[in-house]
Amino acid sequence: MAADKREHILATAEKLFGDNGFDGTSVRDIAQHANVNLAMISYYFGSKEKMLEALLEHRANYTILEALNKDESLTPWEKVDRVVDFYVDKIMNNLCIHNIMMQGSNSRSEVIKELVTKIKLRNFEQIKKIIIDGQKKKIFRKVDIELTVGTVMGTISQTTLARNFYAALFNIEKDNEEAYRKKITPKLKSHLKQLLHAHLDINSEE
Amino acid sequence: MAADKREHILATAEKLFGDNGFDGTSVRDIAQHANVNLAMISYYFGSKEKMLEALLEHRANYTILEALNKDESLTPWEKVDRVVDFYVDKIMNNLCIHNIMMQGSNSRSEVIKELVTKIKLRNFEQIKKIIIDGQKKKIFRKVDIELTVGTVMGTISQTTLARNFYAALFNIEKDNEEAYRKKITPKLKSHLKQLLHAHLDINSEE
Amino acid sequence: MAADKREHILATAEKLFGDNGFDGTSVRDIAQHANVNLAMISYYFGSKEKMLEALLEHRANYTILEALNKDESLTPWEKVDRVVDFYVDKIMNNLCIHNIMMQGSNSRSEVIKELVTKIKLRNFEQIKKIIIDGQKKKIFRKVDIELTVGTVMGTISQTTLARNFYAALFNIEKDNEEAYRKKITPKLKSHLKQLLHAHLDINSEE
Amino acid sequence: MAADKREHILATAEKLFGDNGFDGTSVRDIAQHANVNLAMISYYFGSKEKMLEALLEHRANYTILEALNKDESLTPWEKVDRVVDFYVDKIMNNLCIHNIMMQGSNSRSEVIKELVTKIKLRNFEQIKKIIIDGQKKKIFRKVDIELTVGTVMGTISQTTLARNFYAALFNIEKDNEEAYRKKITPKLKSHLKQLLHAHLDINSEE
DNA sequence: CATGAATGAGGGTTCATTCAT
DNA sequence: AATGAATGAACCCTCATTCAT
Repeated sequence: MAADKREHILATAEKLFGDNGFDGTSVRDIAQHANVNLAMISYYFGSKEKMLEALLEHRANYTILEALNKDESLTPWEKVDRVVDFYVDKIMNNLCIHNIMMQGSNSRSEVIKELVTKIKLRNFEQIKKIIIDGQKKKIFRKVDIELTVGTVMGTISQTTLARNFYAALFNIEKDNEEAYRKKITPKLKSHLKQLLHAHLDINSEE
Repeated sequence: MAADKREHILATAEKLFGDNGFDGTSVRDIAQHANVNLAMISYYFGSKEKMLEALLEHRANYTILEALNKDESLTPWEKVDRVVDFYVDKIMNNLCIHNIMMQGSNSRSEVIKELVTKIKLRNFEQIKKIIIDGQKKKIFRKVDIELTVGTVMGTISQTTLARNFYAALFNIEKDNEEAYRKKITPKLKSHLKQLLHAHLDINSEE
Repeated sequence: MAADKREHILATAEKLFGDNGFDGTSVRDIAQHANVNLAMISYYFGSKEKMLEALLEHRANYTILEALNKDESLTPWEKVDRVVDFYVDKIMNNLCIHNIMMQGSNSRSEVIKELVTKIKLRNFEQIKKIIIDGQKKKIFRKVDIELTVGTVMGTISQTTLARNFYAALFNIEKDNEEAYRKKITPKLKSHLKQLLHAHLDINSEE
Repeated sequence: MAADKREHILATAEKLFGDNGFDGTSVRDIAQHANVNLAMISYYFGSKEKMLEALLEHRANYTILEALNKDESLTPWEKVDRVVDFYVDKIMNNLCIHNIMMQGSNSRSEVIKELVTKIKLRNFEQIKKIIIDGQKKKIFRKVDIELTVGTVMGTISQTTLARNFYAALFNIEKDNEEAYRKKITPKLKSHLKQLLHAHLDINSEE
C-alpha cells in the first residue's frame, strides 16, 4: 500500500538522519536503504526537506503528556515520575528522532527550526503545568522551571548525543543499541527521579 | 604570518561549523568567509575532516579543570561551584565549538567520534574526582556520578542546542547572541548550583 | 466528451508550447494547466512528441488559401491583399502555433521538422501561384518568388518572435496580448501591402 | 589558456544552442562536444543561463553598424546596400547565434528576454538613423520604419529559421551548411536590395 | 476510461580535492 | 607559499513514460 511505503521511507529516513545527520544523509542513501526508487522521495514528499518536516510532525505526537496532565488522581510527585519514565522510554526507544530534533535546531532551514521549536514548546508547556501545580500545592519549591525542564531533557539528550562516550564509560560494546538501552534506561530513570526529588522537594534544605 | 592565517581559518571554520554543521558547511564557504584561497584549506590541513580534528584539539585545551582539582585549599562545594562557573562561561562564550562537539558524536568519521569521546572522557575524569573527593569527605552523598556529570553537561547543552527554543521562551530576539548570553548565563549558573547542592548534599533527605 | 478533452489538452499544450517552447514545457505542466491526469497525455497521444505532431496537423488547416486561389473573380492585386489580411489575422490571432512552427524547424525530431516543412511548402505553393498568375498577366514584375514569400512570412514572424522588442518600440505594456494585437495588426497589414505593391508592381521603376 | 577554453566552450554552446535550442541542449552535451569537464561550465560561467547571457553579449558586438552610420561619404542608398550586405553576411556566417536570439525572445528567463530586446533595440536604432537620414534628404519616402526594419530582419531570419524549408525549395541537400550559405547569400542580398529600393524610393509610384 | 504509483534516465549544480605553475 | 584551473563524484530533483488497478 502507498501509505505503508511512505511510512517505510520515513522510518528509513529517521534512522539515517539520526545516525548521520540531515546533511550527512543523501536521498540516494534513503532510497537505497528503503529499497525504493530514488524518485519516490520527491514523489511522496516533494523534497528532502519536506520529508524532514513530515518526519518531525509524524513523530512529535506526544499526546500522552496531555493525558497525563488531565489525570487528577495522580499527585505531582507521581506525575513527575511518570514524565521521567515516559520521556526516558520515549527517547531511548527512539534515539533517532531525538537526535534529529537536536540537530534540527541547527538546521539552515527556518521552517525546520521553527517546527522543532514549536514541538519543544508544546512539550514544555505540559511539564511546566505539572511543576506549577506542585508548587501551588506547596509540595514543590520555587525553581527555575525553564531550566529544570532543560535539565531533564538535557540529561536524557546526553545519553543519546554522547552515546559513544557513555558506552565507553559503561563498557558497552559500540553499535550494540539494545545493550546500551538496557543498561542506560533504568540508571537514567532512577537518577532523574532522585535528582528531581532533591531539586523540587519543598522540605529539602537549600 | 602563516600561523595567523591558520588560526584565522580555524576561527572561521569554528563559527560556520557551529552554525551550519560540518556537512552543512562547504570548504568554499570557509575559504570565502576567511578571505582565503580555496586550495589553502587542503594545503594547510590536508582535508576538511583533518581541519575539524585540528579544530577540536585546538579548542579542547581544558587544563584549567586539572588545576582546579589540584587546589587543595578549596572545599568540594567550592569546587563544584567553580566547575559550574567554568563550564557555563566556557560554553556560553564558545557556543560554536560546543555545538560542534555535540554534532561530532554523530559524525560518520570514526576518528572524529573517538576524538570527541576522548575529550569528553578527559573532562569527565576531572569532575568525577571532585565528586568522589566530596563523598570521601562525607559531604556528598552517593549518586550516579556519570549521569550527574551528564546532567551538568546536558543542561548547559540544552541552552546552546535548543537556543531558539530558549530564546523564544525568554523573549530574546533571535540571532542576538550577546543578549542571549547575558540573559542565560546567570540563570544557568544559579540553577545548576542549586540543583547540584540539593542533589549532592548528604544532609538532604531522600 | 473524449474529443472535447483531447481538444482541451491540445489547446493547453499550444499555449504552453508557444510561450515556453517544446522543451521548456513539461507534460506535467500541460496536465496541470489542463486539469487533466498526467497519464492521460500519453494515453491520448502516445507521447509528448506525438502530441506536438497532432497539434501541428490540427492547426495547419489552411484550406482557405486554396479557395482564394480558385476564385477567378479576383485580380492578382486583390489576391495579394487578401493573402496579407489572411496571414496577418491568422498569425496575430494564433501567436502560439506560429511560434511553435518557427521553433519546430529547430526540433531534434526529424518527424517534426518534416511536418513543419511540409506545411510550409503547401502554403508556399498557394502564394507562389498567385504571384506567377500576376506575372503571366503582366501585372507583376519578375521577382524572387521564394524570398518574396519569405519576406511576407518573415515580416509577420518578426512581430511575434520579437514581440518583446516591438512592444518596447511601440510602448505597449508587456504581457498585454490584446493591446499588442490591436496596435500591430493594422500597421502590419498596411506596411506589407505597401511593400508588396512597390515590390511587385511592374510599373515601378527599378 | 583559460580565455581560449572559455571561448571554445562558448563556441560549442553556440552551435548546440543554435541547433537544438537552449532547453534542448544539456550542459553535459556542451561539455562533451567541447571536450571539457562538466563542472567547468559552472566554473567559468556560474550556470547554464549565465553562459547564454555571456554568449549573447559576446556575439552582439555589432559596432560596425555604428561606424557605417558615421561615414558621411556614403549616400543613403549606399548605406542601405551595405546594411543589407552586412546583415546577410553576418547572419549567414553566424546562423547559430541568430537562431538563439530568435529563440531567446521566448526564453522563460526575463534576464535573457531583456538582453535580447536590448541588443535588438541597439541595432534597430542604427538602421533607423539611415532611413530617417534618407527621408530628410528627400531620397526615401515615408514608410513604417519599425516594420521596414522588421522586414529586413524577418526576411533574413526566415532563411535561417526555416532553413529546412528553403533547402527543400532550392534542392540543397540537408545538413550541408556550406552549400546552403553559398546558394542563399547572393539571392538574399539581391532580393533585399531590390525590395528596399522599390519600397523606399521616393520616385516609386504607390 | 481513468488514475495514483512507480520507474530509470537524465537534468543542472556543487562538492572536496588536486594539479601545474 | 600560494593560487587559478581543473576534475570526477555526488548532490537533489524532474523528466517522459509505463503499469496495475
